Amino acid sequence: MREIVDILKLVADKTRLRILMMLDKKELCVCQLMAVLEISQPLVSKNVSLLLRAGFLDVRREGKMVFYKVNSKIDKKQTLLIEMLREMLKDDETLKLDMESLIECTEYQKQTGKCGLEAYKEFMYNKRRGNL
Amino acid sequence: MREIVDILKLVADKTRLRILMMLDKKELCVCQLMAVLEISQPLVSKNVSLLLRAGFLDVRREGKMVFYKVNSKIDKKQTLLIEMLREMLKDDETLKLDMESLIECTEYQKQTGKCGLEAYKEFMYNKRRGNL
DNA sequence: TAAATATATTACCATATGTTTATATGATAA
DNA sequence: TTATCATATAAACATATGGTAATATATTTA
Repeated sequence: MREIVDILKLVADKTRLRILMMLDKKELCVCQLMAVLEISQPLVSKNVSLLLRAGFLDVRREGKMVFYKVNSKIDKKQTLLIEMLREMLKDDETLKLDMESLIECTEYQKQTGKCGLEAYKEFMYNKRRGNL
Repeated sequence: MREIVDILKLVADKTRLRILMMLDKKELCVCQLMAVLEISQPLVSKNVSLLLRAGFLDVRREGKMVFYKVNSKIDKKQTLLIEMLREMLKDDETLKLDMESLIECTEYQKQTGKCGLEAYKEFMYNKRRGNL
């Protein structure tokens, strides 16, 4: 019971749910999550750590960057939960916008080699000015 | 997204989860929930009200008593959630004990016509003394 | 080596949340 | 009607939690 309440609590938070759903679709590094969700780096790290400790995620280091994705070997209860969330959120507008931002953000990172929130803000600023 | 986070939050609490799962199996009044969960009456009322307002429950008044059960016409997302919870909790020890307490409690109510936490405490006390 | 970049951790704060105590409502019985 | 029982609501409190700011760690680059 305690275990189940804990994983429900973990998922019953907008920020973590967005992170989890993003990482369910694509492996991402912390800076990409910052950029897409427009939240601070410590907040991404904190929430990603919670999901990691609970067994939801896999980590992989690549140079300075750390990549996360949903663990393919999660246990049965976690699998049930994620499958339900996929179904519940399949038409969710916030997640759609997140995935769109991710595409823009990835594109910008490819072009400039820059990363993180500042780079993303810069990108959004330039976009609005038509300077790209 | 907000809506989904809200129903996840609702369910990510031990007390409410126990109530929801009990009411998924059987229609119960507030005093029975108090007795089985061994929690205060206002706490039952409050949590039941939250579940009710969210659309999870049906109410029925019978004299002084108010009976609740899981609504059979909940929407798709809520149905998905409840079905997942049934599966996740199908072997849960807390819920098993809750159902056992419910049987004892119901039996006692039938015999004595008494209700609520005090009646249940009395019942448990007598049981220990072998006075039944 | 020092500086810079990406991430993690810690300490802290404001708010949210679960629970209890006290009180109110609603229904029946005397 | 008054008294009693079952439930609901309100106020208050302690704790939990999400978020930020500051700092630490780890890796790469100059």
